[in-house]
Amino acid sequence: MPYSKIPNATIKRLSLYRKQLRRLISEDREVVQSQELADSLGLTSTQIRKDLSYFGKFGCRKKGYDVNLLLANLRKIMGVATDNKLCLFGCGNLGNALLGYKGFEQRGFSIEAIFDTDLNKIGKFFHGKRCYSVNQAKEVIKRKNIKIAIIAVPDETVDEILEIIILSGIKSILNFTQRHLQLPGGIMARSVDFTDKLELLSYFSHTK
Amino acid sequence: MPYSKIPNATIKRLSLYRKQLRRLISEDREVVQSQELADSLGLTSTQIRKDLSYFGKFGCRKKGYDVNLLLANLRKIMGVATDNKLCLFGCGNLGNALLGYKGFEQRGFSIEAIFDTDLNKIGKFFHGKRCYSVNQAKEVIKRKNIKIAIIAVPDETVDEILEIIILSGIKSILNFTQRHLQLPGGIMARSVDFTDKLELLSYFSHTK
DNA sequence: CAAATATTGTGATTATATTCACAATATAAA
DNA sequence: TTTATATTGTGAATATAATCACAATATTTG
Repeated sequence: MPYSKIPNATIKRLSLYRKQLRRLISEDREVVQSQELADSLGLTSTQIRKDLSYFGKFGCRKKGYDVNLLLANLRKIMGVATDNKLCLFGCGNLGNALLGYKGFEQRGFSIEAIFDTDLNKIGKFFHGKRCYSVNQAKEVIKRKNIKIAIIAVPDETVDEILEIIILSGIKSILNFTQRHLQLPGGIMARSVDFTDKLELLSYFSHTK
Repeated sequence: MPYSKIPNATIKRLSLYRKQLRRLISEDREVVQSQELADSLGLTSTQIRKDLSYFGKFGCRKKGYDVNLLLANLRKIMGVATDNKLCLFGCGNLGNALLGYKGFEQRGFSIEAIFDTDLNKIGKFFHGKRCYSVNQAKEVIKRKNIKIAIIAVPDETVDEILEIIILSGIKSILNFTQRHLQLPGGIMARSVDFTDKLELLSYFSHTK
């Protein structure tokens, strides 16, 4: 069962499982069944068991899954290092909201550098972190060994920033602009766009 | 071809198409081919043509699609009113970033009311909008005829807020918390979670 | 006007993902 | 200890989505 044959849809769900398992642990739960996990995530129990089966056998028949053990296994499977370093491009409203977001640390991510083009921001501190010029990006990213970049700049400047990011050797990008990124091979990006979801909601409320 | 038989994956892409068409219009483009549209969105031309074919014939062989016409058709198909009214629950970092986000207006959405539980915030103005108590939510939402709610409160308070939202008659929810929402029938929610995407990026950079 | 061509639109095919149905089996009960 | 039972794990079946291959046809060219 090589990783490459694992359904993409399965991989996307793994972090959902981790999230729910963390919640259960915070409630001092020790064991959970696929059915309960499914209910709390809006999935089916079969789907969860099948997903897990691609990677091995983690449950105990008749009892369920040891919550801590399963989480540990998923962490190993996903290879999420505990020190995933991020850098942030763009220190506006959204950038600052991200800086204030506590979910990163909980999940083993931390924003280690922030960049902007605005001379009024460069050198200043945001949420305790110094803002660098984008011109320093390459050097800072290499020095701090950062692997993932977040783009939170205005749509218009995304091309320019993308070029800098790629030159810095970054291979993984989380994109908050509305633009679809044109990427060279070997670089992976995911986009976050909630207005798409709003339109979807609007569509369904209209057609139902 | 009843709407119910249209692939879900197709529907999710419709707003991508709209987004790209708006961009083309802003660049004074009149016509676009499925191939170009596909390239700019990272899809295939066949997929775009097939998607559109579920709703009718909008192109012109040999030329392509009239950008304005196609956008107008998609708008009709999706039933996106030009005055989709939103309300926002939670006036923290994230809530304020959303208030400052210009993409809403561009897409025909507008935040018409904001709510919080914090007495220090109630009555104050954020981005020019008065913050109401969540106790007033039902009344305000009914009066302003708001159809969609955004949840941007801390995870711990989501159950309480969800109850208020449902009692207010809201049927569509955009959820920014990490929690999966347990919803009664007839209510639809979409969740925005970028840490999931970070983990996915981390997974792929690790396994590749 | 006829031929060549580019592009759409779509039935058929293939690939991907989900669900079903049930064997395997650890645990609890008798 | 034996039997009953609940739950996992999984091959097979089904459903969903993407891609292929090409017919249809509007436009351009000769």
